[in-house]
Amino acid sequence: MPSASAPTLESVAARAGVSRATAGRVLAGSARVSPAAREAVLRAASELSYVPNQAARSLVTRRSGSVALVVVEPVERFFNDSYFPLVLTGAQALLAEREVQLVLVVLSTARERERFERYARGGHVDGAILVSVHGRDPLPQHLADAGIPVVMSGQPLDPASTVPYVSADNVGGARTATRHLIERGCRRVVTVTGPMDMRVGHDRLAGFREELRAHGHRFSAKLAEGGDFTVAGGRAATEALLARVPDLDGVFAANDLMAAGVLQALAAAGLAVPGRVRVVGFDDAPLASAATPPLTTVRQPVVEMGRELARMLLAVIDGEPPVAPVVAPTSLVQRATS
Amino acid sequence: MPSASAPTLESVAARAGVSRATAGRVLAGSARVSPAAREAVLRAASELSYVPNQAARSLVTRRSGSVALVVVEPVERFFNDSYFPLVLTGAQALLAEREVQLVLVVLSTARERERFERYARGGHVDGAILVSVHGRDPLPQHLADAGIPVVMSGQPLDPASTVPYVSADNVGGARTATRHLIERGCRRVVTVTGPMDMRVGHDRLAGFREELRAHGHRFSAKLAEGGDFTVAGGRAATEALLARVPDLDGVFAANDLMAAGVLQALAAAGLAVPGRVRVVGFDDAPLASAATPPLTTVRQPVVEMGRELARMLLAVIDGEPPVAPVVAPTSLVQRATS
DNA sequence: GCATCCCGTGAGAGCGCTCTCACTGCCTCG
DNA sequence: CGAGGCAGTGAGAGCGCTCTCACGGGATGC
Repeated sequence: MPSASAPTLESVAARAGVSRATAGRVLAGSARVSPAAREAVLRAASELSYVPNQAARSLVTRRSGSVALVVVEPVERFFNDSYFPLVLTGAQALLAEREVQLVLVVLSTARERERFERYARGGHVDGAILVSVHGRDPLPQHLADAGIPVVMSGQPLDPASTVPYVSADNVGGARTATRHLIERGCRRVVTVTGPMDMRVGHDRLAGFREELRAHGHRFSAKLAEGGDFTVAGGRAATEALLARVPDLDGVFAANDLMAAGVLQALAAAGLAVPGRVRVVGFDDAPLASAATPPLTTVRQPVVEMGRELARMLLAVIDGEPPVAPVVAPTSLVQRATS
Repeated sequence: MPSASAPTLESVAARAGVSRATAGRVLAGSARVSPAAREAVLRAASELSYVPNQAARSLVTRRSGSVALVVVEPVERFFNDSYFPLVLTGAQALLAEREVQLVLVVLSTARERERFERYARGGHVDGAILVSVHGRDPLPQHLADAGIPVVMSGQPLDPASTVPYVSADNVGGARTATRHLIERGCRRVVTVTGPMDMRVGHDRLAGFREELRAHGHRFSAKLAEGGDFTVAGGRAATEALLARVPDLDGVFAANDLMAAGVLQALAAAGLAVPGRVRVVGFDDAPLASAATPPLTTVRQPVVEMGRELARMLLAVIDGEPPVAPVVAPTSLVQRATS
């Protein structure tokens, strides 16, 4: 409850001895106003510690001045995945420059999703950055169809999607990782793939296959085993691969968590890393440098991607029509496993 | 950009063949409306997939229907402290029940703080839950003075603060921990304290002293060494304590991170836990059960405290005047270090 | 010296909603 | 059978802001 009713533009104008219109001009920073009037208004505003009423403002401008960063994940995952803090940092940085308030929304339940849709459609935010969209989740397209500016991280699986996105160069990164293994002398390179209901899973496998072919190695299904982006999944996949390809000497894991599982399985099998088998992961998660031995991995510029997502969203909000997807370059971080 | 202009109450009313007032009544769920009119309005609204314009609504109701959960921390700390996900979960749960949208705001820089104040004062949110307020940070009182309903977690250090808060029973919890050590046979019990610029540091030390006295042990300054709630701080403090009190056989660490440091230092000194020295922490962080050996600790009901914070904030927003602070009970979780 | 320009300003409409007030018509009651 | 009541409805004001439009007056141009 405001102690008294909050000061309005009207009261500022009255105190400054000008009309509401003039006061508005000054506060909007725009247009031609006499220095005298400007100063009077500014003083009045600060004396009353005036803050414009957002509701009134957005009623006419149809802008709220804030955007949502939406994470569709259980709360625990949100806090345990190293990806989110980095995206948040990047997006926050750019939005702060543009004087846009970022609000974070974690959607764990169907009910929360629904509420958020009403929230967004009601004009509470001018747009949304969706991170961690799974499979063919219709949420992004749904919001976009409702006229809400939306961008997302990661290429959508649905080819019909028109939502602009920012993605790491997963194919290129996987090629780099694979090439690195081959160049380090590996002759029997295998891969632990990500989930195939995500685009990222497909792309990292595709890069692996392409690079193999480029070096005259032949790809066959037995060289790839599906993981689920978890440590346990990586371990299980490695065990399966070892059974099928006992002489494997290089492993490309489609993310670092699985790479950690790979290292565990190799250690359990008594295979030295990098002496007997070389391993490369993907993501450059904090865990990568903390692993034993420290993991060679492919870094994606997540902070920059967060910035780019924010920039992109503002472009969509400003109605710049053809917002092209962005593919961010990856780079190899060489540590001890290769 | 909305594809077409969004449907308004006016257009719903027109389609339903009633006046705006009647349409409003139906959608507000209130008052006496004929079944026929009600049904017509409902159908029109759903056909147009009408969502009320929040700006217009809050302009008149002076309510936004959302509240902020504000974390004054660097982004990394926000993601690395196990406290936040739990508070968030609790608050989110209660707010969802009351149909209030929660927005999360992370304030890392002075600039972001300032922006948030304008954001809140502009009426974007109806109130704020502040977690992780440090020392005598004036932010809570500042917001409260500006007429923004505010509640906070943790008792403020400033005795003049009028901001309602939810705190764990830190004194009681510390007493429980200390009593437990004494009852397990410890004769020389020491404590690693939290930072003294936080109320929680004071209180956990106070509980330690009280319980010591209650058992006829005398407290002296050499039995307490200041830590900073970090693992490294806990280790350093333990080394200092060991130098001063070589025959110590019980350590109460004011949080689990420091307790982990205590365990490290004791291991380094070759002192068996719990054989030679018993250790109790505070918080029941995930790390506590993962430590070697698993840590006995004092649990605070953080999820419930999050709920309570949300409930409290809604009470303040609804203008229920005397909102009393809440002190949540703690409980001992016995594991292997005692 | 008179028409033209434009700078600084104020009046006023209107964004979409909520809420009060007044009106109509039907039902109830004396 | 007339007065009162009340359910259902509509008209309209107004929340605080932005933005267009029009207007007075001083400077400029030929």
